Amino acid sequence: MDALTIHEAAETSGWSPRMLRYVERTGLVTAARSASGYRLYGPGELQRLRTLKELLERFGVGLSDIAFAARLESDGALREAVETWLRSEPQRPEHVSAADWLRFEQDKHEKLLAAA
Amino acid sequence: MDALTIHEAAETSGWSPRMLRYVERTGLVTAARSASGYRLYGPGELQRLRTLKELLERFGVGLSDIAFAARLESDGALREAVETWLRSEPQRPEHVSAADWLRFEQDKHEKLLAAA
DNA sequence: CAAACCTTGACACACTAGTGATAAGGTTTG
DNA sequence: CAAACCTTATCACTAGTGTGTCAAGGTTTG
Repeated sequence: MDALTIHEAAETSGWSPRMLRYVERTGLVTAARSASGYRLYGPGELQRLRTLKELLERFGVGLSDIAFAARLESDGALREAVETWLRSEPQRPEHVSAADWLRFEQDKHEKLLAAA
Repeated sequence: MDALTIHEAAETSGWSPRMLRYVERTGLVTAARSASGYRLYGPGELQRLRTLKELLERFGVGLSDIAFAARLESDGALREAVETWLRSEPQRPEHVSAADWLRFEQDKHEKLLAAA
């Protein structure tokens, strides 16, 4: 059987019917439609639904995060801008050497003393 | 003047002091601290704050989205899993050829007719 | 030392994400 | 044809994001 209805798909994928409709609205897994408008889930959709669920649970991320990742993949300008911003990011604690940090602090002390 | 206080940084970056503290909690832009705990913003932080604000406004994304992108960059397993999931994604309208779609629909019709 | 800063914490509010339940109405099927 | 599906739309509720304001208390500075 290739095309399951939403309840059948829900049972075999671990999502609720309600959530399958919600997932569809996020654009992450879209079901085909029968002539009368019923959602039809094929093996591909079922597979993606299962792996999507596992992905969310394993990393504790949300549907909106994955939707954003999808947007990053399809919107080159956005991906470009985000990556550029992230690369100009030397202030994260792990990336600052103790020596640099100390020098920064000392510079500030000098300035504060000089200003007083 | 290299190190600005939070109010000064707010005025020159376009964020409110409240939001600068919030941005810091997201981990995206962290200020250095004076000996007594005051936040000190250097030119680098100011630059990143300005470009971050422009990034958010230009693309209509949220701080949490950029925070997620940062997590993608630093967590290889997560990036791997997300990319793998996105690649197994042939059902997005743009990625499905008209011929494939038609065949899928026809298959379903055959099945529906056969079942009737 | 008092005014003008800074800090964290908390109350408050609007909006989005995520999720269930339920209603009104069409479809499929034994 | 009636039971068991399906559809969209709506109400409701929790949690998280984004943002302002205010309180209690430490710091800096004219």
